Amino acid sequence: MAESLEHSWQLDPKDAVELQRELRTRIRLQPLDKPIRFIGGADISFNLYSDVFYAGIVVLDYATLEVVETAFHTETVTFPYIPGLLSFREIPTLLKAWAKLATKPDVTMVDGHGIAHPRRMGIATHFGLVTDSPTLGCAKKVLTGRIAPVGKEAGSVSPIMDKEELLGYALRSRLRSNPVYISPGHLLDPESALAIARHCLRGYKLPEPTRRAHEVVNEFRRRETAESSDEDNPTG
DNA sequence: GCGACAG
DNA sequence: ATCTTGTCGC
Repeated sequence: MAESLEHSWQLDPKDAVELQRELRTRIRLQPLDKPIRFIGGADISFNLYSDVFYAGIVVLDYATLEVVETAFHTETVTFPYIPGLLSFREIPTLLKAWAKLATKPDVTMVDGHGIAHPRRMGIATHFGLVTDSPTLGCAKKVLTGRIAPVGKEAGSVSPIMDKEELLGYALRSRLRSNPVYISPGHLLDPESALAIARHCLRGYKLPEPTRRAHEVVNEFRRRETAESSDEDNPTG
């Protein structure tokens, strides 16, 4: 029986890396054990130079890709942005939004990488481990791995490889857009992650879960930012 | 030693 | 990650 992993998020970068090496042994890459009815999209937004984070999670009906639920949370973060340690900066806030969801999605797409990470512990993987739920990562830039050029046609893919290990796929999600990088997070395998990402394409560069999460969390941040501004500068 | 480096 | 309108190209 799988267990959800509990651990501190207040770590020094060195300890965070050590924890990643331990958590790595818990990753399970496998097909889903049940059909997908709901898919989640998770994203973080913040004002430039600010450490006030806004987390948003959307739940979409997998068949129609319509948003059926949203949850948000905002708080101040302290962990710095360090490539390879993104999860320690963003996951705590995401978890508090996750806790507010009435419907936990069957699989969640996280903005960033899954196992396409130097220690296989990208934010999507880490999020899947701590929530004990299937996840995949959708990133806009490469972090690690070798990738042969992706075909120009929409739908073209090229594997993300580290030596002989398949980490995920670069996917040309639409014509004339740079590829997105899809990798399994936890409780999913590379092929399933790719199939899910493709299912979620609707003519935009980003798959719907990530695209909609980014959209609603930005609306949330701008709304909240405007409110606190009003309190300091009442207009009427 | 040098270059790369998710959000 | 975020700020931003128009503009060039397919």
